[in-house]
Amino acid sequence: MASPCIAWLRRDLRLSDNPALFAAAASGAPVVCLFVLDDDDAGENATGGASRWWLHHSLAALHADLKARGIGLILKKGRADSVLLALADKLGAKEVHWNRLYEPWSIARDTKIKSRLTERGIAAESHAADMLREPWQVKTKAGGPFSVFTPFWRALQAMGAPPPPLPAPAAANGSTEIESDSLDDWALTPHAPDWAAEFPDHWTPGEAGAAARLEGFLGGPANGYAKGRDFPAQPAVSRLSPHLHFGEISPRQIWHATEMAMADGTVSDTAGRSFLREVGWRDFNRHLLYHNPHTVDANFRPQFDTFPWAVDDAAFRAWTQGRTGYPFVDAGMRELWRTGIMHNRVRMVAASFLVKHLLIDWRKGEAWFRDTLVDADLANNVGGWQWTAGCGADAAPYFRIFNPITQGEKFDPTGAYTRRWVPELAALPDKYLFKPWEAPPLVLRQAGVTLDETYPAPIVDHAAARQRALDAYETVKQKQPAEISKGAA
DNA sequence: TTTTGAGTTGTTCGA
DNA sequence: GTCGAACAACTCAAA
Repeated sequence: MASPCIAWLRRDLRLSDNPALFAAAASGAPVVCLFVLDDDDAGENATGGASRWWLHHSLAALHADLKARGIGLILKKGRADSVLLALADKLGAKEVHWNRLYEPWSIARDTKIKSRLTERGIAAESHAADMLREPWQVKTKAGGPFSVFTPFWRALQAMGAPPPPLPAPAAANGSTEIESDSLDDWALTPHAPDWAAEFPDHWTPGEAGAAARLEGFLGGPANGYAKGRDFPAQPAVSRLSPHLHFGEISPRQIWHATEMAMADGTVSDTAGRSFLREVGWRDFNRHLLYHNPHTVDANFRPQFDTFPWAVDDAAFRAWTQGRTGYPFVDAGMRELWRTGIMHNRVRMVAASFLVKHLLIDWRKGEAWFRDTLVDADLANNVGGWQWTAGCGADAAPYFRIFNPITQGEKFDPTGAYTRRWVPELAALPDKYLFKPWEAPPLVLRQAGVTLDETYPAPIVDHAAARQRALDAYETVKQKQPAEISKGAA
């Protein structure tokens, strides 16, 4: 075939609004899509277990969608630079397109690859596809990056609507079958045990699944989003996050579809705005990480570098297994394990519990989430954990320690969510559902609950843990000024 | 340059 | 039960 054009797909597993694919198709040359399993490049940041399950199914869907348009998809394992160069050599490709990613390791890799391709006379072009606006486009009046969300979001909105989505490319002109790894050989899905057994009940990875999810959301639950999003038992949230992470849908598509639903009255202005604001947080977290790349694993606020984190493997294990004895926290952790996601409200409570009640380093929680969430996303995950721990940009104040009992009572008032994921407590009356240790023996017996046998007793006492956390945070509070004066003296 | 207003998501205590 | 205040300062962003 004639010299083809390579579209290197990474986390943009979609045909529509895909600038790299669109540009490759527009070149007039035959288009070949390439996906490289990048474990070798990503190192510490390699795709986590639950995300691999998603990736498998997303690639399968993408392969079928491309095939229907006569576009081939090549799967390769290895380092992206050598795979790309070898393929370009083999095919005689003169042009490579991809959509930008913003994790520090990804930027480093892509920059290197771009120069290696260019050296060889191959045109390499990167495109904007993963954000509403590029990280360097949203600027303060002084020209710098933001570190507070609200002014960031105001500035982004003031720039007007992001570019409208591109259509999917037309059918390609005869790309041939080219040797590819077999997706099944990558063994991205778990066996023995198959902890993802229930995932298909909850998810349909792929561009079509993403579009259906958005349409279903905007056509119904979106209108109750502003209030309903805090109640994990309500189907009030979009659940688009894993689709967004893998780029099966773009934030621009979401923006424009939401604006359209607001314009035709399907979705109220309040509801639509509050939903887009959350999409804005995704851009903000990328913006933060792009401008502060070291915060992947370093505290955004350096005075936390001396924070007295506890080492408590038993407590950490109990947290991961949903056996802390706090039913609302445990419900969230078990929802995570069974479905690959946790409702946002419960994420905050469960994360706060790890960091503040157990005093365990946010990085341990971040790593666990990264491995178990189907929507694991470095920027969002790090941003969220640092916010919770209080060491982040624009972080939660140190004295905000979520009460795992009252949060349950407030946001799961009927107990439907907690009973679903902690069924051994299902027969407990509402009054004791979130604090079974306070239930009279008779009530426990009637509900079939024996503490420390059928369900754990709380691993820490709330009031004592809260005080311990406040004391620990006290140690980093005044640090900064003291250090400065010490340094000056 | 200095000043001013503001900042995702909460809890507890005491009147 | 309900309500307001305290929790603590700090830093950002813009005027």
